[in-house]
Amino acid sequence: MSERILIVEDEPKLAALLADYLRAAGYETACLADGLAVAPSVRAHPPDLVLLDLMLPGRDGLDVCRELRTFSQVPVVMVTARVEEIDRLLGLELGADDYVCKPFSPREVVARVRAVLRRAHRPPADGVPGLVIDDDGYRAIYDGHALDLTPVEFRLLRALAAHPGRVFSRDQLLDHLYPDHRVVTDRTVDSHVKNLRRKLEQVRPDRELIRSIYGVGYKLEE
Amino acid sequence: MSERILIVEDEPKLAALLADYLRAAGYETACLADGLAVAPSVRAHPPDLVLLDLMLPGRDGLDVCRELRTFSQVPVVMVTARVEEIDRLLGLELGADDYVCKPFSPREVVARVRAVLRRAHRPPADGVPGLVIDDDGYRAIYDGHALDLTPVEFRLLRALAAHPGRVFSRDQLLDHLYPDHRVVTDRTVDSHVKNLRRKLEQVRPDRELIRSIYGVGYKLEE
DNA sequence: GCGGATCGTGGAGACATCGTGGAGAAGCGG
DNA sequence: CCGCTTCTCCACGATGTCTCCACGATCCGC
Repeated sequence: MSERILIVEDEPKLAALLADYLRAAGYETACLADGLAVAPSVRAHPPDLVLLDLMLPGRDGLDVCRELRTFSQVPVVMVTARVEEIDRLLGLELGADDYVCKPFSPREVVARVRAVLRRAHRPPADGVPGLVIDDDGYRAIYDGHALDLTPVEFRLLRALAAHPGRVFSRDQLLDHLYPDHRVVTDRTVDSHVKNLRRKLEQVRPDRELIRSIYGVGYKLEE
Repeated sequence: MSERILIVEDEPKLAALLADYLRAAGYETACLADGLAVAPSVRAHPPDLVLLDLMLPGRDGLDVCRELRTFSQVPVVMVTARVEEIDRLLGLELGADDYVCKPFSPREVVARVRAVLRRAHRPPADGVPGLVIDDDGYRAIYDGHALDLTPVEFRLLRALAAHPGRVFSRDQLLDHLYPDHRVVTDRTVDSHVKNLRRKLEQVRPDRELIRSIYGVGYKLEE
């Protein structure tokens, strides 16, 4: 039985294009052009995933997403016009599962959808392959090797590893790094990422565990 | 026989959602919406785990957790509104076993519950090789040699040995050292660690039993 | 492509934490 | 009250860590 994707997009051509590709990938699709209709539709006929344009007539995609989250845990992939907007999204902490920014290739969208659904199906007890975070002991083990991390590096890795694949803005990461909410340049995060990366690649030079998302932040590769 | 989870959550929809997922994962569930009712309920019918919302009408989740701890060792998973609060909670050392922050996916909650229960089942009977703590006699034996410890040193070693590998902050250790919660500088802990280390290395000069975790605290090597 | 923004990196100085010896206070038994 | 042990704190140096800067590389939107 195939999965249903609800496409919320006000531009008909784009909606049709996405629907085509998604159907070709084996999904069932439904389309909505109006933000107001999303919540009722999801209630009445819950899809397996919602592909949500940020710019909608009448109703902002952000509101829609928030409303969905009040009653549903359905995975949401946001579609935004520009990279810069992702920043704003992250700050608002709205609970989307992934983001795609225009201009995108339909194949890219399909790939994201597939990835999010895979993540949603599999129990999230997974974590990152080869990475063990020993919270009590303030230790991290990567491919069997104990990492010699500073406190900040440990907290950074722990924060990222708590939600593999999820992008964290620098500000979000700073919140995790400092319980006392001290004021620090967000470029400081870059420095710690640099040092952390160095220690990680001592263990596995071939793998890029921490990925930068341009204009957004960092995430841990799943 | 399945395990019972007590859900304490004042929002009915959320409680129902969590109950659904937990039942789907094979647990029995019970729900309470009121913080005041928790302790009596746990006394009357002890669950295997309590899922506790931090924000409760009438009674703070923190108080509830503290009250539970006065008479029960039941595992507690706290649910908090925001990421930032988790750090605060961690500092407060209130005795919860894990934390989940909103917005969370029910799947994530199930994963945490599973992890905490797994941890709770596994007997914590591990110890430190060569180290015996004679609780009644206020004595410690290390590699066959009786250690001549002062009372504070003994309590320090006992606290660390209760959870080998786990890092204790200086404040946490001070709580263990003084039942009367007197006010003492953190650095005092350092002094006692210094003296304790000296006595330990008289027995085994080659081994570094007490390890400092920079910026965090001390732990006993496993 | 071009300009502007963002990011990776090395390194230096500021900063925090830790180990230590020892001084004085506090307990405690005689 | 005395002598002893123990505790707490202080001060200093040693060590470890953080933060930021500056430069070049990279990426993005036009």
